[in-house]
Amino acid sequence: MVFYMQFRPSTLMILQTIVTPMKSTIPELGIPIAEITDDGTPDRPELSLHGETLSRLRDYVVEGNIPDGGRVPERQLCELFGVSRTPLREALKVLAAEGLIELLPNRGARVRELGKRDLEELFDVMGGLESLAGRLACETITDEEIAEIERLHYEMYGYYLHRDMHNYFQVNQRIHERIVAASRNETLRSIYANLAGRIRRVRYSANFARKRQRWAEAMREHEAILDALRRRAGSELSDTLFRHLRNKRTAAVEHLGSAPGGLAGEAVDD
Amino acid sequence: MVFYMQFRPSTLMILQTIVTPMKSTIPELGIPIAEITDDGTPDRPELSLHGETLSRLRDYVVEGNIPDGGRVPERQLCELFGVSRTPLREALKVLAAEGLIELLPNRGARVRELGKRDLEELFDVMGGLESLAGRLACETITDEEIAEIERLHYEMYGYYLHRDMHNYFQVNQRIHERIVAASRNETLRSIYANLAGRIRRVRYSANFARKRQRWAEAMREHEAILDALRRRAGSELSDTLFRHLRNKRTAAVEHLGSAPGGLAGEAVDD
DNA sequence: ATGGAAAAAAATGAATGCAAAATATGCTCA
DNA sequence: TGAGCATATTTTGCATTCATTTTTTTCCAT
Repeated sequence: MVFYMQFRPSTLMILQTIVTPMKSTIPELGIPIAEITDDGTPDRPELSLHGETLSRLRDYVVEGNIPDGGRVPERQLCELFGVSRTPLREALKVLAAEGLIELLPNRGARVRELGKRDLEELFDVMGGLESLAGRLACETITDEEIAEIERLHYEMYGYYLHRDMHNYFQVNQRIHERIVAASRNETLRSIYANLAGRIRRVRYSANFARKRQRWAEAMREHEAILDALRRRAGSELSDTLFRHLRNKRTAAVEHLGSAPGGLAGEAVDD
Repeated sequence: MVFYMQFRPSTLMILQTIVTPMKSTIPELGIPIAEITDDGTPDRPELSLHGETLSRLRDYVVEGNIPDGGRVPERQLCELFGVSRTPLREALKVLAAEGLIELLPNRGARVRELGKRDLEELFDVMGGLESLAGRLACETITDEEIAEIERLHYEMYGYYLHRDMHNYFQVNQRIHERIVAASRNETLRSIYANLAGRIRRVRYSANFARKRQRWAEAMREHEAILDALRRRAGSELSDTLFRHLRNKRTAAVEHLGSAPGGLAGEAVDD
């Protein structure tokens, strides 16, 4: 049970100057002021069914539980998540807006299939965003953050030497995330995350190992990235990052070049 | 009324090799095969109520029909658009995902208010995207497209000389759009459009005119952009574009620097 | 059997219904 | 009069219902 405090507008005016962001029910104040629950715990926002369903469904799709281009079974998912169709359908519309699935008129939704061209576009945009992130990061990044990225870099180098693809990619991804985070731009970060999600469905590192040359090249590029970052050379870093991603794109897209529209699903690792 | 053709899977196999993308109801084939409507017109997809409502509502918000930070009146909008709450609510969720509005738990939605920091972030990301667009454009842009941008450039220059702010901005925007379009990257374009929409709510060009210096500077930057584009110098163009947007950001954000969280609504032009 | 059509079943899209939460209004008592 | 409380009213979130549309099944005539 929940107890509320009530005030008149006049009282409110005064309270607003005293009380900071808490909770209440006063309408004029868009933001709540004060609320106490009987058990003493500060009331948890408790994600709405819609929000909950949305992230669960997003994960479900991103993690590849539905085959590429496969239909999204509305009814089944309702049961799986234990919600009615309303919140689920809302989530579907959002996911469609995010570009993860596509809506077929009168025929539900299906997981969006990424063709070669789609991947190229996605890689390019991600490259652009990372490139931007690097440039921005140079403006405000702290020595500690650089040190952390350096640490990851050497960790990754270790995996490279040991030909440990799996961990290499793991750390590699973490480095890129760090750079994006260092840009201190939430907007950028959320767009980046969205694109990363779309791509994550496609495992693109398979038989990367065979192209030893490309791998060595990637390592060298990472050296250059780290170097530019250390010197906080914004434009240079931006350029290096973009080229790095461009090469990554070429390697990735080339690898699954077989299928014209869709993708041959022979990939293995992440 | 609509007539369908029906086939067995066996027949379908054969048809698939003959008939190209048309319409039908065969399930195995995700894509329709053949459909004829009685009036002869090829069946129009006819945007769903959801899609229709979504774009109408998006426009409604972007065009500023609801004050900054104002609540989105669900009930009223249902009447305005003549739809039930279901499609409208779906649209709300999508718009929230797009970052145009925000959802308050148990309290509906309100138009997202852009603070100084939000604007900075948006400008930076748009700058990054344009910068990327420029770089990509250099790879495939045709002489005709460059010529068109040149034309716009000189048209804009004319408005600059005549101190015609309104048209200047109009054409200016068109130039940037052209560059984005020339990147031939739909993903990029749609993200760019989304960000542009968020910003469009804020008229940021007011009293730009007073800063004659900045205006002249902007013109010079545009010269440099055009120059790099002509030479198809990707990296250079990328850099120039970013710096241009960065300056634009500074000018724009500075101008409405008064309000700390929200924005003083003294802007005038677009 | 097999092509084709009608009939049945399932799904989708959207409106309505309903309980919980928020907001507004009225009332009481110093 | 107005602070504080209790009661209406509205709004919100979600489930349910309903009319279509799509998909599957059944059936009939070759």
